[in-house]
Amino acid sequence: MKMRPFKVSDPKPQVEPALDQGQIVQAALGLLDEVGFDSLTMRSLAKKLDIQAASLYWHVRGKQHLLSLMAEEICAPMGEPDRTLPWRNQLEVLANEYRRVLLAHRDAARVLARSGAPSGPNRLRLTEIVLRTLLDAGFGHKDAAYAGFLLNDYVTTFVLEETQDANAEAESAADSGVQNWVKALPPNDYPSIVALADYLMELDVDERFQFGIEILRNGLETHLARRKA
Amino acid sequence: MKMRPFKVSDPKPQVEPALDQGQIVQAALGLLDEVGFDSLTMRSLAKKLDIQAASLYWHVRGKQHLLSLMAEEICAPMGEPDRTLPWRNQLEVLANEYRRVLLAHRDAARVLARSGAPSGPNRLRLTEIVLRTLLDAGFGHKDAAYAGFLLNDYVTTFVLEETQDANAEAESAADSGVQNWVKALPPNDYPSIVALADYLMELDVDERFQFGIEILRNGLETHLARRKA
DNA sequence: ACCTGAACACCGTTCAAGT
DNA sequence: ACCTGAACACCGTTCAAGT
Repeated sequence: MKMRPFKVSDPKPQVEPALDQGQIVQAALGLLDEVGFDSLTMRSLAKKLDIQAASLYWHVRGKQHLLSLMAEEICAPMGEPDRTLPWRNQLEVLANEYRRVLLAHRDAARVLARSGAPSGPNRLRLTEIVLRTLLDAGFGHKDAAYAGFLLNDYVTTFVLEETQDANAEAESAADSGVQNWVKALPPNDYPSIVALADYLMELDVDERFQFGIEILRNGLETHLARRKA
Repeated sequence: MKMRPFKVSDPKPQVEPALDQGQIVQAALGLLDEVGFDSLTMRSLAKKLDIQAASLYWHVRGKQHLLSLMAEEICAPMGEPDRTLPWRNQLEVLANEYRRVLLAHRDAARVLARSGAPSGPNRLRLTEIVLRTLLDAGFGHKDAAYAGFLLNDYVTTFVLEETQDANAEAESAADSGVQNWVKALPPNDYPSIVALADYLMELDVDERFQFGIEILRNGLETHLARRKA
């Protein structure tokens, strides 16, 4: 609870502002980790800062704007892959790094999903790297753009789903989750679902993530090969 | 839409209920198309039905439940692909059909995204068909399950993004959308983004959808070929 | 059995007013 | 320039009470 520093010798003895935008965003990320996306409200954030909710609107245009600032901060720790690696490996590293970054804060994927198109430097740098990697690999402009969407959407959706499942499991007391429920389906109507029940709830999320990456990587590879031929 | 049958000779001639669950869901879908997801509230739905908001809770457990009923109804028109087709084509038909169904109602993808795991017959049948197609194609149980997730997530995310972009464009007066803004970025920092600006806003959504499908199809194909070998 | 009135506990946002 | 008080226009949900 920061006291506002009062300098006696200050020539312009103004009180310096209690909070700036950066502090608000930091507090919002802290609150996000504590209470989750649904409980992150302007009012709860204000309370955490010992301030009135209306005061936030001096520093931030609105909740939408706050979310996009949070998205920027979330993406700050993104590291770049080694450019000397083959492009397939660069994409793999990139995807895993992005997922790691999204898992670093609770519900971060939901923040990203509602924060609009990237406009800040961190998120722009992230998309720049993806697109550059694809261009370097030899994709044409259109294909590189489309593939960029594809990769970005894959990771964000995956983490979104992965964390929402975790939330759902946490609130429903059922330990084994979907499994028993799926297995109770009429096997005559849904033979494939019942047969695959073991793999339809998330046993090994990491494995499933790598599977998707591999499919995308393979698909892009053959697409590239055909274009070049 | 089960009407409760009214027999004239009924010994207990009670007034029949003003609404049942089916009517509520139909009204909700109608309202969704009129006002969009954000304006679809329990209260606005009640007003449309000339009823108190509290009355809805007699027929429906809550908004969450209503959304899952809506999701079921949205997926009702899903058609099955011809099983004699090669599996790659079946998947292609399936993906396009699913997208068509999601585009048939305003913000349908958002409804699906917030309606929880499929539990009703329509959505279960949809996933059953996808999984069956993959199993028939020769994928193992685990791979089929993972590929099912991948395909489902691809379509829903694509339509979600596609419709949200359309919403954003509609409310901001900027006609050309992202383009001019992207092109104003410092080219030294983001050379690839600037170079690909033309393809980064949605010119031809259909084309981009087909691109993603092709990548996934190719990727699955080589994955299958390697497993078999 | 089905529906209403009225409330509870919240939201995001605005804006005149204070300092 | 920065922050507060108080309000506006909403939410989803509950529940005693009516018919």
